[in-house]
Amino acid sequence: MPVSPRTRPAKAALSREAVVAAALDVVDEVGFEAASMRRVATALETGPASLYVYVADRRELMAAAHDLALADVEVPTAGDWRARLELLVTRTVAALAAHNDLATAAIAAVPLGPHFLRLNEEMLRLLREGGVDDAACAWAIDLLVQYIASAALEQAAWNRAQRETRATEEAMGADFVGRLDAVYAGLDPAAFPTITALRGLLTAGGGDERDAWKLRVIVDGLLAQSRTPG
Amino acid sequence: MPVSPRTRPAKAALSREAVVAAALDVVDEVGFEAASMRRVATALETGPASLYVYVADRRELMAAAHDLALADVEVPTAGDWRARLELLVTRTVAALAAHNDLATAAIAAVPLGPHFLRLNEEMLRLLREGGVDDAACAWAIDLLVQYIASAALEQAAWNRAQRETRATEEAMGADFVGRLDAVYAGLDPAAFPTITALRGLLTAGGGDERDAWKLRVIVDGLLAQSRTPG
DNA sequence: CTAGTTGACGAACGACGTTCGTCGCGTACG
DNA sequence: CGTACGCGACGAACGTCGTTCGTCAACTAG
Repeated sequence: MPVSPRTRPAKAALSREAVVAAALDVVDEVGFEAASMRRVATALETGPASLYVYVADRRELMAAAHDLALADVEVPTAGDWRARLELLVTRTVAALAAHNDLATAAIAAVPLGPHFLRLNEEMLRLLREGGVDDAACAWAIDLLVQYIASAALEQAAWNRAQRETRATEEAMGADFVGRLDAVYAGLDPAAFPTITALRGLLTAGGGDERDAWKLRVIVDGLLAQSRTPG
Repeated sequence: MPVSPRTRPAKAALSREAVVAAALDVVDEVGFEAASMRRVATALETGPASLYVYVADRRELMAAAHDLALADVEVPTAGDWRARLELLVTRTVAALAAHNDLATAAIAAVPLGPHFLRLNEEMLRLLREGGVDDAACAWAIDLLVQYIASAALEQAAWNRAQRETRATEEAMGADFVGRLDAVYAGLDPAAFPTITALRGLLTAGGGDERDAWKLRVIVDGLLAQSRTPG
């Protein structure tokens, strides 16, 4: 039977950038875990096997998407070193949290993409400018990277929860913070006196406020520790 | 044909504890990701469906295993509040890192098991004893939990890499830190001057040493930030 | 015009999480 | 003592996953 001889697809120029960009979009829509090779391929109107021409495996693809998400982070130019450092880190976290739980990729594999390294370079430069010991700088960057991933994930969870709450439940007590608070409320005050006492505070404040505070704590700690080496 | 009428298995009393303990063992052997329901079931000489009697899904099982791993962490009794806090956190990290990358479970879901809450309670108690503001305590615990998960994962990665290096490669340059250092070495010094300058330091020191330093930084920061609220 | 290389992709493999329905067993009740 | 019941074990299956292989179309070099 004569199947259309023009099954030739006139298939569009696939490329690594296109694949990685598609992956980023898919993560935005369905989250990191559900962003499968098949879904990314479908978004590109092709099959999963086609992706492997440009990418070794899923980890590499997600690592590339993670790095791409940081492409537009701008390095601050105003203020003293500390203000610039904190702003840079905050921007990095925001850039990641803007793409769902993409920061999960930073936990599965240590991020070493070019954009991430560019930000690392700048952070190290600012730390040195602030008079932090070289040795302390080297270890501090670890702490900052750790903070970035964790804060981005927390913020993403908060965003997602808020979105779902708005969509399905009308200010019910079953939202993200609400569920957490419910666990604390159900605890035996005799066994967990401190948690019970601080219950109201444990879930207080918005994600941004808490993250900013945590970052200040870390920088304060770096300054204190750097001055008393050993 | 007369199949043995004694196909009755005399199947052993399965239980939630047995299932969770088996999961912990499997994670030890093959890691978090590869610890599938099927493998846990096989370890118990049964099928995967049997597990769902005691556990809602894989997340719950892994959360339970995570909590079980912390059952034997002892609360320190000697020293001032700071020494006790740092020792408690270090012990928690060690308990998790002893079970491969089990700490991944703490990232997939906020840990709320009884043992974990017990440790949280004690950490909060110590922070308050140290004179940290109540509000700061509430946010500090977040930071500590974040640190615990990250440090445990890092230590697990380090342990695993060391094990594999010992096993397969005889002090080749291809081990964990070696690969990291290789990336830094391959960078353009003009584009990444600070990373290049600090290259030797970035991968220096053992995991324990670095983790202890990071924890000290956090506690220092808490003290500094707590005294200047807002 | 042909030979060779490259990329797209259908099909398949093995493993995954989870659900369903069945079936055997132990117990409690008549 | 018999019987009905409920619960736990689990074989089988569904849909999805990451990844590999082989094939075939299309472009490039000679």
